[in-house]
Amino acid sequence: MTPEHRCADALGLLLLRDTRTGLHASLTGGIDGLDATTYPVLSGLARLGDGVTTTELASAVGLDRSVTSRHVGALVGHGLLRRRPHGDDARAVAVELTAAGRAAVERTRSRLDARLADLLAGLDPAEADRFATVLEGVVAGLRSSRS
Amino acid sequence: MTPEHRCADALGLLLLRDTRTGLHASLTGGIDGLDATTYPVLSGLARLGDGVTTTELASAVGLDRSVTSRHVGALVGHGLLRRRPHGDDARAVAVELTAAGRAAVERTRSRLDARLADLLAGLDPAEADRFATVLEGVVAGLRSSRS
DNA sequence: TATTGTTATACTCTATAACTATA
DNA sequence: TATAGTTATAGAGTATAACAATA
Repeated sequence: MTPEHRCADALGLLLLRDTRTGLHASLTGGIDGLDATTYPVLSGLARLGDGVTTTELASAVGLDRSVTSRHVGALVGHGLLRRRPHGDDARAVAVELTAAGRAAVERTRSRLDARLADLLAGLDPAEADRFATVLEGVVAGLRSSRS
Repeated sequence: MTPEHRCADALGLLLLRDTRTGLHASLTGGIDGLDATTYPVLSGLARLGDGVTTTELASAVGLDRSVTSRHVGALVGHGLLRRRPHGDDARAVAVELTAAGRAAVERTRSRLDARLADLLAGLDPAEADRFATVLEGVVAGLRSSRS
């Protein structure tokens, strides 16, 4: 079995519905207002940084603006995000993390980091670093050529 | 940035909705009867081997029996799968790939393999093998502790 | 009584369309 | 006229419930 074929099988399992819903559930469990649908929005905002617009956020998480707007609204309702007027454009909204939102990001992030650190525990630092680099490249490559 | 954190970010991107739908679309494009929802069922059957029951297949792809039954029906309608009476249990159905189904599996598989081979082209064989092994372990680890 | 497969129904999540306000 | 954001509607996909047949 070739390495690429073994990777293909592994990715197939990773992308199965129950794999991702289970992973999302384990990351967001017990955090009020966070679930498998709102988590990517919160996480995306943390990745982009405070002050981005709804449209920018939607593009980053791969959802339509309308859906993103609803998720943002839910997260605002739970006190994890905040909407502010946008300085440059009165039509736009600047979305920001609240303190609670930032804490929620930290909780989910450390949960996932802990899981992965455990799974990478058998590798020495150089190997782990190498793996991360290749994984980043593979993910970027799989994402880039999607039309 | 730690390796586990870099992996966490990469996995986050990989699990975004548009990443997987885009990948599935690129794999199944042009193959009649195959889409992002039926592909995992076909692929799962190829992984398990001919003759498994609907319930077994459902468990392998992480979907409810009812949904799996409908997808199997669609794939049968497109000539990619076949339902046969199960030898041991008259209640059960043995699901099998047709010749066309086998060809469809080969097409999608070789497409994904080619994508990955391209992305792993910079690695020497030992490195690629090592990456595949670690990836398999990470995916298995992320899946095992769900629930 | 429990289980397999299937079908009917309800629910979740997303996209499209329509609307208001601003550029 | 075009774009940002939001809300209303429709569509896609899944789970739950209910059924008939067999164990």
